[in-house]
Amino acid sequence: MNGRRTGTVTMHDVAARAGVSIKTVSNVVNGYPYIRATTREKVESAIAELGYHVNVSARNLRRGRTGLIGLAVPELSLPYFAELADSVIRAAEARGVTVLIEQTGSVRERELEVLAGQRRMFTDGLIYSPLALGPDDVDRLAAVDYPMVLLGERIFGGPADHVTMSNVEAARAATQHLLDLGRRRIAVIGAHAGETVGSAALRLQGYREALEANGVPFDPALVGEAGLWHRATGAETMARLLDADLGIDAVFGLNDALALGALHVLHARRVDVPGQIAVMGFDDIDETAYSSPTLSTVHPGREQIARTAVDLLLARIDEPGADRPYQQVVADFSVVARESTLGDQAPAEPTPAG
Amino acid sequence: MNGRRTGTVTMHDVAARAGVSIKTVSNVVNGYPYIRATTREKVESAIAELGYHVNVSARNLRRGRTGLIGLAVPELSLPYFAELADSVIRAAEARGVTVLIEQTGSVRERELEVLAGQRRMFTDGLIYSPLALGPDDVDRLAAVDYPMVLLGERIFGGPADHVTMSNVEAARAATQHLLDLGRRRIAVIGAHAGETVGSAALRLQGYREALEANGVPFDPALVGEAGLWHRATGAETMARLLDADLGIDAVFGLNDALALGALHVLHARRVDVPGQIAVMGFDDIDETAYSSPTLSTVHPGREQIARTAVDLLLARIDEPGADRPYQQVVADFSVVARESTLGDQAPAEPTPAG
DNA sequence: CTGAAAGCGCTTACAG
DNA sequence: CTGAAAGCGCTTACAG
Repeated sequence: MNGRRTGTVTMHDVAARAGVSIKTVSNVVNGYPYIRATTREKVESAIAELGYHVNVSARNLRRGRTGLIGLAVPELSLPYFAELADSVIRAAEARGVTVLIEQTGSVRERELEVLAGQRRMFTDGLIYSPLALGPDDVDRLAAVDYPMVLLGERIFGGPADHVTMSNVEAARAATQHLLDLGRRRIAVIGAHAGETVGSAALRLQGYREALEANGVPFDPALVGEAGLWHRATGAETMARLLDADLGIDAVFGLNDALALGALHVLHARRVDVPGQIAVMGFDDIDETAYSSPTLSTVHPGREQIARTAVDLLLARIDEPGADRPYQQVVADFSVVARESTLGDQAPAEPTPAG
Repeated sequence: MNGRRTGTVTMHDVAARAGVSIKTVSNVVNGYPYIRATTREKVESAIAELGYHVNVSARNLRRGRTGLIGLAVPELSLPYFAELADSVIRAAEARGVTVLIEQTGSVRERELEVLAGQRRMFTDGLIYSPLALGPDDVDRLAAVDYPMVLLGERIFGGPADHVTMSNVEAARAATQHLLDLGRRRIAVIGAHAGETVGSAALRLQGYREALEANGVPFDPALVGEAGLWHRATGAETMARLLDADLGIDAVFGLNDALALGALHVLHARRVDVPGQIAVMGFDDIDETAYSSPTLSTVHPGREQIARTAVDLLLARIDEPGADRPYQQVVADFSVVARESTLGDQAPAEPTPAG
C-alpha cells in the first residue's frame, strides 16, 4: 500500500542495494536472530538510505493477519467507555497491535451487526462490550467463528472468553463503606426492574447482601429506578427520592454518572454532602476526582480489564485451532473513598498533572 | 487474511462454483455495472452458498489502499476529544472508511511520532489534532508526504489542509451574549500568558473585541490564567477570582471543563448562577446539557468539523498527485443559551433519549 | 547463516 | 460483456 507515495521502495530494492537476497532483508526487518552482524548492518544501511518501509498489506496477506483488533463499545461520548477505549488502546499498543473502534449506540441491531459486519475482515479479533444483547442472543454469539472476548456480564456462560468487573462484591464493598460510616438509610439510584443479568441487577444484589450482613433491613422504597445511567436520570431520581422524604442518609449511584447527577441535586437543595447525605458512585471515571465534593466510588480495575481482554484475545488469535476452554476473568476492584463520604477527612487528591 | 478461520474460500472457488472467471466475480463484488443479470445472480448465489468474503489485505495490496484513516487526538479521556472521535467515526462510516485512533497525550514527542510512526502504513491518511506542536514545527509537517488534514489552529499557513473552529468570532459572540444580559464585569478563565497561537489566545482576543465593541473597558485583573483546561483548574481559578473580590458578574470559561469547574465552586460558595454570576463555556460537550444549572456554551460545529475533515482527507487520498491548493475551512458556530446565563427563562432541554 | 522460488488473494490492463 | 494472465510486496518451507 501507499507505494505511490513513498516511491515504491520494496524489499527487492533493499536487497539489491545491500547485495543480499530479499529473504535476508525480510529476516532483518522481522528481527530474526541468526544473522551475521555485518549482513545486518548492510541491510539496515540500505533500508535507511532508501527510506524503506515494510508494506503492511503484503505482510498481512502473507501472514493471514492484520495486526488490528476491533473494540466495539456503545459510545465514546460516555465517559466510562471513552476511558475504557483509552485503556484498551494503551494495552494493545504495549502488545504491538492496533485498535479499531466501533460504536454500537447500545442498539441491539447494531450490536448484532458488529458480529457479521465487514469490518471484522479488517481485524484479527474483537473485544466486544454489548449493552443491549441478552441471554437470548447466545446462539448468535455461538455462531461467531473468530477470536472474541466479551466485556461485561450480559451473557454468562456464553461461548467466548469473558472479562468482567466484580460487580456483586464491589457493590457490597461500596455499601459496606457507607454502613461503616454509620449510614443506615442508603438509597440506590439506577436499578432496572425485572433485570436479572447486567450490571444493575448484580450491583443491586451486592447492595442487598451488604445490608443483610449488617442486619440492616432492606427497604424497597429506597431503590430508585433509572433506565439510562446518565447524569440527568441520576438527578431526576435523586430529586424524586428526596421529595418522598424517606430519611435518607446515603446514596449509592450504580455508576458515577448517576451519582454525579445526584450530587448536583443535593447541591442545589443545599443538602450537605456528606454531612447529611453521603454519596457513592461506581466506575471511578476521571471526573469523580474533580467534582466538588470529590466523589467516592469503586475503582473497577479498568486497566486490568483492558489488559486481560487484550491478552486473552491475542492468545486466541495466536492459536486459531486450539480447543482451549473459554475463560472467565473477574477484575480486582477497590473502594476509593473521597470527600462525598469522608468529608474533610478525605485524603488529598494528587494534584492533576501540570 | 483470516483465511484459516473462514475455510479459505477465495474468488477462485466462487468462480468455479458459478462457472465464470474470477474477473467476473471481482466485477460482481465491486459493483461493476455491465454484467449480465443472469451472470450476476449465478455469482451472488455462489458467494452466498460458499460464505465468501473478500480478502481485504489482498485487495489493499492490489489497490495500494487500506480504506483506513488515522485520527490522532490528545486523549479520549477528555470529553471534547471523545465526542470529536465519535463524530469523525460516524462521518467516516458514511463515506465507507474506517478510523484508527491514536492517542498522543498532548506530548510533543508523541505528536511528532505520529507523523513518522509505523502506524501510518496502516492508513491512507491522517486527521491530526496536535496540541503541543507550534509554529516551529511547520518544517516537520512540510516533510510529511501523505494525505493529512490538521484540526485546530496551532499551525496556520502550514502545508496542509486545515479545519478549525471559529474561535475569535465565537468567543466574541459568547461575550456579547453576556454583555447583552447587562453583565459588565466578565471574568475569563483559561488564558495562557504569552501564547499567540492556539485556542486560548484566539478566544481571549474574541473576548476583548466584544468588550471594545461595547465600550466596556478591558480589565486584566479579570483574566484568569489556567494552563490545563480541566475542571480542577477551572475550579481553582474561579476560587482565586472570587477571593480577589473583583465585583464579577459573569464568567467566560474558555472551554466547558473550565466553566464546569467554576460552576462547582460557585455552587459550593452559595453564589447564585446566573442571579449573581452568569457562566458561559465553550465546546458544547454533552455534559453541559445535564449539569445543574445547565451550562450556556458555544456549539463549535463539531459534526461539521468532522465531516469536512473526512471529506478533505478523502479528496487528497483520491488524488495523490494533485497539486490542489491547501484549504482552510472554518466551521460554523452558534451560541447555546442555557440556565447558567438565562436562569429559569432558558428553553427546556429536549428530554435525553430514553 | 543465506538463496531461489512459490504463493497469499486480489485487481486490472489487454484481448476478444 | 467476459477470460487468461500478470503482478501488487511480502513470508516461508525447502535447500544448501
